[in-house]
Amino acid sequence: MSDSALACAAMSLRHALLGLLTVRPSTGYELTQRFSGSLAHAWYAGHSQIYPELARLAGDGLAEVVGEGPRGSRTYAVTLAGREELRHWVVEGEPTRTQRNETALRWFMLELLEGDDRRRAIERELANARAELVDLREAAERADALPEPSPFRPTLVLAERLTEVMCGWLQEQLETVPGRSDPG
Amino acid sequence: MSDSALACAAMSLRHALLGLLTVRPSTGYELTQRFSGSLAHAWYAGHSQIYPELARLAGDGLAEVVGEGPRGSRTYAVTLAGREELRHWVVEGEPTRTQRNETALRWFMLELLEGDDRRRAIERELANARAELVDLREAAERADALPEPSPFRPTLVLAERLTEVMCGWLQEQLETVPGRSDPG
DNA sequence: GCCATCATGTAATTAGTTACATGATTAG
DNA sequence: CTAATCATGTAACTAATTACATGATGGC
Repeated sequence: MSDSALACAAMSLRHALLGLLTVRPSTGYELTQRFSGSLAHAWYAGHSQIYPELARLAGDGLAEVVGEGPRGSRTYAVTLAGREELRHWVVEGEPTRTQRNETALRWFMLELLEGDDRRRAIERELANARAELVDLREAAERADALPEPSPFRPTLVLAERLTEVMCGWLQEQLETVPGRSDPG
Repeated sequence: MSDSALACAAMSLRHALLGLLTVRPSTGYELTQRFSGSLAHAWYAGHSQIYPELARLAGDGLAEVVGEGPRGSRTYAVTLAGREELRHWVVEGEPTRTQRNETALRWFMLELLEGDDRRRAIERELANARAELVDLREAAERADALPEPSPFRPTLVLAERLTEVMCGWLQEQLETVPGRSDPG
């Protein structure tokens, strides 16, 4: 028996990769881009983390190289064992649910500011959140224009709703700051 | 000139600690508990990370020991420099906004499942989210019963609203699974 | 006296970031 | 021919987790 089944720690990067590869076989380069796209709100990883993990995934028999492309690129696909590992993680795996969200942390700290600092900081966060909302809506449009819809389409809806709530909350927070009617 | 001002990387743990100490001076032990409480949705840290960072904070003049208690406990408070550092981080600091949220990742992967697996996984997530909502409401009640309100009270409202939206979304997801009328 | 909790640390490991390094292909 | 992008990797460092380790205090 291999010890791969014993690995019970979080290993979210591993499962994020298995998930992306389940949607469609990809090269490391493509995966890097996909981590910066739809998955960015859930988990981020850069290429220097992705390539070694792909190699480990292949070593553990959870993924395999299914083709080689133009610039020495290798396309990986998830194996049956990989699919089973992912399934097991989603339905059985006990979640650690540890969160690290710098934006949320900032919003906590917003409450410690007063006056002008507070107003400016909230305005900045609100601008960010609104830009985020625009991005999400564009992503949704792009997703709907695609010939075959992404399985992750519903999570875009969720992200949109959450961001709307955040914008509303920030707007309310802004209204609690004593007004400064004439800037400059 | 010291190089402390140059440290421009994220260092969110540092600023989370400065924030908590701004609310009230605390021991490392108390901070550990507070990270598992209100701040858990934004940033988590265990004691083995907190104690060394407190020492570094004191070394950099951003916090200081203001009292010693019964069991060799030391109470830290934020210094003026620490307050300024936190203010700077919130209003000026350019955010990395990297997120790592295992729950969100799981919800992405939910979309890759079908049938019974999918239904069970969504039910589990929904139960978790509802329990979370109950926790948040209890925390809100406790916060309101306090003699002086926590500055972080508004962020509890936000967390509650977000969790409500999540529960609604999971409920919708559950309804997309073809029904299985008789279990067992 | 014993157990729970308070209270603080360090060591070993794993995860994640930043910087370095290289080379192929394609569009202009 | 040259710049952008495709494509992959490694090295050095910092952050975070898990496990180990110790001891004080207070309630029973």
